[in-house]
Amino acid sequence: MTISKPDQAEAAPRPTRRRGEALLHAIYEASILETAALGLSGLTMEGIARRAGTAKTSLYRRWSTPEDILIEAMHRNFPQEEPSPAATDLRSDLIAALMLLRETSASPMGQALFAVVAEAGRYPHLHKRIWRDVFDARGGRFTKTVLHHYARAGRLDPARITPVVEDIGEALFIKFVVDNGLPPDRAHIEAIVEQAILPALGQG
Amino acid sequence: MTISKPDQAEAAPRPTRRRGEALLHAIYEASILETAALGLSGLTMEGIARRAGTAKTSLYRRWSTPEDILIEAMHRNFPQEEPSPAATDLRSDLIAALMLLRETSASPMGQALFAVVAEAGRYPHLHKRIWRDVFDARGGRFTKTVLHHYARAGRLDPARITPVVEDIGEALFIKFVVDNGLPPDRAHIEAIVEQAILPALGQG
DNA sequence: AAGATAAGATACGTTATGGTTTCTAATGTG
DNA sequence: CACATTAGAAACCATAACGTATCTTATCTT
Repeated sequence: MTISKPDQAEAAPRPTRRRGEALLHAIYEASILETAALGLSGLTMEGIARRAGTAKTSLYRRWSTPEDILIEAMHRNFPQEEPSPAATDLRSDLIAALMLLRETSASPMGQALFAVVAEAGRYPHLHKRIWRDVFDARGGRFTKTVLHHYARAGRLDPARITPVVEDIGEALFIKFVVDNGLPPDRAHIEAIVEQAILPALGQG
Repeated sequence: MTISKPDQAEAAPRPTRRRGEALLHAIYEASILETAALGLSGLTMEGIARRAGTAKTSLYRRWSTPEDILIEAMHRNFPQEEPSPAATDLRSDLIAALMLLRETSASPMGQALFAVVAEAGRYPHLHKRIWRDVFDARGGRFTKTVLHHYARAGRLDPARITPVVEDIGEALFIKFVVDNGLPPDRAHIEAIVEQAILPALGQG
């Protein structure tokens, strides 16, 4: 759950001189790892360059701030996998959706996202950009997808799927991460589904 | 919802030379305002001294890191008001508890707390200290207090008050803040109580 | 009133980062 | 193969915070 610094003086194994896509990829990855490790406020051109094994010059040639790099990086790498509610019962599909969120949040991308959202209050313009360019553009839905799927199939009363109810799973997930510093295990996720989401849907 | 920098060159109205409690108070307040404005990673001795209108010397005389100041400040200023479930119905008492949380979270103290908790993942030792010295020592409970009160009074099945259920209100509250950058209004709080907490208690 | 205490101003050398500029040589193209 | 790109290295200056040391003087104590 923790991403360490690049450490040693030579962070770059110097594969050879990269260009185009290969270089971009390394830079994007570095920006995400840096954010996961140091947070939004710790994100600097120097840090990204160091971790990517490139020179600041190559960064400033394309972007003017570290945030610009991060936004592009997150836009490209955002996990698209939506939960596919194929199974037969609501309970398992909700659990599967939250387990998917669990995987996502454990990745460097997930940690970077968490850091950004957590600090975004102090960077209002970033908050907007993240929501517009990353969350809304790509997925960002987990239990929501499942709930609407079941509602469309007529197996759930659409009236009960309010904005609050849509958020219960993710909200309890996030609170757990904040409190404990790591994502909940399967048992806790099952408890969330059984003790909070299903009752709110009238499926106690 | 945003705390601005001390701005002008002269942040200190120079009331006169303060000592003891008066000085301490100013320093504690400054540390909380700095954290609310700049986050944990932006907290520096220089910043606190500047905002408190004092000299770094006076800070180093007592503490060795800005975090030490902040911990003490939060310990002292943590809002103790527990919700007092005097009323007759569970619904209004839960709403009152979350409205109290709303007030708390809007204060500089609340914002600082949010910033710290959000970034604490990257400062594991701080995370521990905050939880031990601030949260556990003082309150940190809102709907939890209400739920246990009703359980003791025999008006709620204790078996339903699981760790997950205890967290529902605060979790949805926090998620709202993260998503929108400001705390929920009364209508949304009512929705949280009616659509999420009460159903989980079997009081739909 | 005299002396002890400590607030506050100032300055200093160090370190880290920011952002820019200049130069080199590797890589891809025609 | 020759040339145009551009990645990467290095040096630069400015800023900001660190931690410490020195000195003055307001304020409290006795």
